[in-house]
Amino acid sequence: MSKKPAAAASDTETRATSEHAPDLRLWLRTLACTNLIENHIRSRLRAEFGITLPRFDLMSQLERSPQGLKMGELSKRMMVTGGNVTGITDQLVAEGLVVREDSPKDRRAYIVKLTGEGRRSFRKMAEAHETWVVELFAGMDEKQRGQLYELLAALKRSASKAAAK
Amino acid sequence: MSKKPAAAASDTETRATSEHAPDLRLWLRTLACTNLIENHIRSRLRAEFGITLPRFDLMSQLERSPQGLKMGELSKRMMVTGGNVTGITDQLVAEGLVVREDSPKDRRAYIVKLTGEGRRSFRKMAEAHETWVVELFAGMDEKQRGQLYELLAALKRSASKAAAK
DNA sequence: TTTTGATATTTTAGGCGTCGATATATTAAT
DNA sequence: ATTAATATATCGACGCCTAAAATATCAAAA
Repeated sequence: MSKKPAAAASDTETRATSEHAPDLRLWLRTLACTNLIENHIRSRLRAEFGITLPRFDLMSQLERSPQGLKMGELSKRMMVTGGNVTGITDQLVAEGLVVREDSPKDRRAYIVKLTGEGRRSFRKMAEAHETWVVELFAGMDEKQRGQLYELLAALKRSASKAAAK
Repeated sequence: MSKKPAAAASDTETRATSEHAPDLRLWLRTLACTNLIENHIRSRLRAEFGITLPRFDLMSQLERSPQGLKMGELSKRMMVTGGNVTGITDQLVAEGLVVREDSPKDRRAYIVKLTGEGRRSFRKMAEAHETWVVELFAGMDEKQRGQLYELLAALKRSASKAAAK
C-alpha cells in the first residue's frame, strides 16, 4: 500500500490490480515474461530462418534423441496433444527435415528422426537461437539467474503436484 | 557440475542437454513452468465454465478498466495482435458478454466494455481462477514466492530491454 | 484544401492447438 | 482363440494466433 507505479507497463501483467492475491500477481508476471520472450524468439526465427517456433521445438527434441522419438514421446516432451504433433511432423516431412520410420517393435508406431539436412539446418538455427536467449537474460547477473533457476524448479514441483490431482 | 537428475521430467525442459548454455536451460525451465500452469488453467476453465482462456483474459482486462478499452489497448495488454483481438471480441459480443461502443472522440475506434452479464459471469469465474492459481503455487513458501516475484521483475526488465533493439 | 503520413481496426491466408472420434494394433483375460 | 481393454496415431471441427494487406479516419504540412 506504499507506492504505486507511475505508469503500469501495458501488458498482461496489468490484469493484476492491488486487490488481487499476491499469487495471482506472481502468475501474471510469470506469464508476461514468457510471452515477451517467446514472442521475440518466434519473430526472429521467422524473420531470419523462415521457420516457426513449434517446428524448431520439434527438431530440437529430435536433435538430442538421435535414435529418434515416437509421436507420443514428442507429444509428451513438447507438452502438446498428439494431433498437434501429427500436423507439425507432416510439415517437417514435406520440407525434408524429418522422416517417419515404421517402428520394428510396434506396427502402430512411427519413429521420427531428423534427416541429414534437418540436422544441418537445425544446428545453424540453434546457434543463433542460443545467442538470442543469452541476450534476453543478459540484464540479470549470474547470481540472479542461478536463484531464478532454483525457484523455478520449486515452482515446477509445486505446480506438477497441484495439477496432478 | 555436481549432480544430475536421476530421470529428467518428460516435458519441454528435456530439450536442454548438458552442453547447452545455462541461460538456455533457464529459459526452457521458465517455459515448462508456464506451459504446465497455463494448460491446467485452460482445461479447468473449459471444463468448469465452458470458456476459453483468451476470452477469460480479455474479460479480465475489461473488469479492471470499467471505462472500457479500445481494441488496440486490449491488444497491447494481452500481448497479442490486433486481428486476434477482433476475433475474440466478436465471440464475446455474440455471447452477450461484452459490447463494442463507438468512440465519441475517434470514429476509427471502438470502446469495448463488459455487459452486466459479462461482469457477473466474470466475477464468478475469477474467484475460482484465483483459487486454482493459489493451489498451483502452494508448494512454495512465502519467501520463495517473494523472491521469485522480484527475480521475474528483473527478467522482465532484462528481456524488454533486449527485445527492444 | 489537398496531400501526406500515421493510427485504428478489420480482413485474409495459413499455421498452431485442443478435443473428441476413428482406425488399427497390442495386450490381457477369458 | 475369442473377447475386451488399452495404446498409438490420424482426422475433422473449431478456435487462437500471426503477418500482411485493405479500409477508414485523423492530424499535420504544403
